Amino acid sequence: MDYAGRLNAHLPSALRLLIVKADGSVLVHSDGGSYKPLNWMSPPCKLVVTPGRWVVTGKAGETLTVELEEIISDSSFELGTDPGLVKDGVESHLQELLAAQLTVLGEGWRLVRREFPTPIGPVDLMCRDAGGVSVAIEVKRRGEIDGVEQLTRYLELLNRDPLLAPVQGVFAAQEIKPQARVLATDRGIRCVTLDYELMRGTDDASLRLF
Amino acid sequence: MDYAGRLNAHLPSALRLLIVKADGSVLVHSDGGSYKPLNWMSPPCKLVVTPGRWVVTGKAGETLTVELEEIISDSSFELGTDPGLVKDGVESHLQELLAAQLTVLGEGWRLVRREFPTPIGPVDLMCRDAGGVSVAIEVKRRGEIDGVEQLTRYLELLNRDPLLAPVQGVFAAQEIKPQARVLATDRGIRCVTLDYELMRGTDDASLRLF
DNA sequence: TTGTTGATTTCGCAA
DNA sequence: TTGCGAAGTCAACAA
Repeated sequence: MDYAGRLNAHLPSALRLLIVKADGSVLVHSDGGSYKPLNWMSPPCKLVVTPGRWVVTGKAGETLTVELEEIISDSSFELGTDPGLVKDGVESHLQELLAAQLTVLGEGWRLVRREFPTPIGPVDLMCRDAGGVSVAIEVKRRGEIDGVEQLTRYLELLNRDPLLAPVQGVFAAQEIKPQARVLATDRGIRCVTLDYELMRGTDDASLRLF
Repeated sequence: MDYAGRLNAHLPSALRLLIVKADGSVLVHSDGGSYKPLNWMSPPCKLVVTPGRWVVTGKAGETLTVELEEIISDSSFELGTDPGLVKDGVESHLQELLAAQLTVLGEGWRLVRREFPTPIGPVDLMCRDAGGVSVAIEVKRRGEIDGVEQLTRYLELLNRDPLLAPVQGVFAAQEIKPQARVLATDRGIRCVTLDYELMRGTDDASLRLF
């Protein structure tokens, strides 16, 4: 295997794991080390397969050439698009804290589930308020317009389900941009600013109590 | 999938590629993105498999928990130990090439030594110009502000040594960011852009001569 | 063993 | 789009 790009790298012949992702990117892993491949090509790139040889060309013209001597196993699967991608650690933590402290939103609220699945992605928190009305909550670290749009899409879909409808929306973030707040309010979505430090403190206190 | 360590991260259910390496490390890949997994555990770590659930525990006690809903395919292969990757064209090569071609910086320059030691770390190249003035050179592949700061610290220290002072500074890189260039110039540090291919070519030529 | 630095860094955020 | 800074960074090398 040879890589020619910003630097040149050569990899002698050995038994390895080759992965081709849906976007055409290529990973070459050995049976150890960390998560970093021995060699790779990041998307966007183009893979040209000829008998016994793969040539992957990247956007900047860098190339990864793989000579295939023997194929031990060859499998292919469609994974589809990944729903959550990677959640930001802070956002995830915010979601966790809010799930444990629904009183921040109102007395008597009940958590239905986190990451409530819908065909267009998971709703961060699905709850029912004291009156039993469904509430979908979108949690962000910084609340901007696209977050409101996202919640709007969920709400539109969820409200088609007679078992759930009517579904209210709550847009919760550490910081909510004025434009996002205006848009949300205009759509009947309640905005809640979260105090991360306060919530974490409350969480610690509750842990100490129980 | 849940990760609990320096941060907490949660991944909703989806079809994914799980890899377990010979050292027990675990990688969770989606069908896109770069070579970085969605989630992972670096060695050394321990994998405990129970029906429908993997729990991977790292050295520092961090855990990766995987809930298995469905297994599409399950294969295992021994890859054996891997011969290493050979790289050419990284910063050390730049430093090497520049040390051998000080004429790039000026006529009559002389190399004092590479990796010139100081109490706060080694200066990449220490030289004297045609007039015998000390010059400290910081070599980078990509020249950014922190590189200028680094060189500034060296220069401040070196200029306290009466045997060396005054010490001039040269910031040499394949690519120098505008802000880094401004900062360097403001501090009286000369910026030099290095052409790796050209220097390698010149190097080859000199090799051919001797 | 510990610390520092580079990386085909990658990744997320702000301007 | 570009630039900057952090990363569960990883990995190599010096002290």
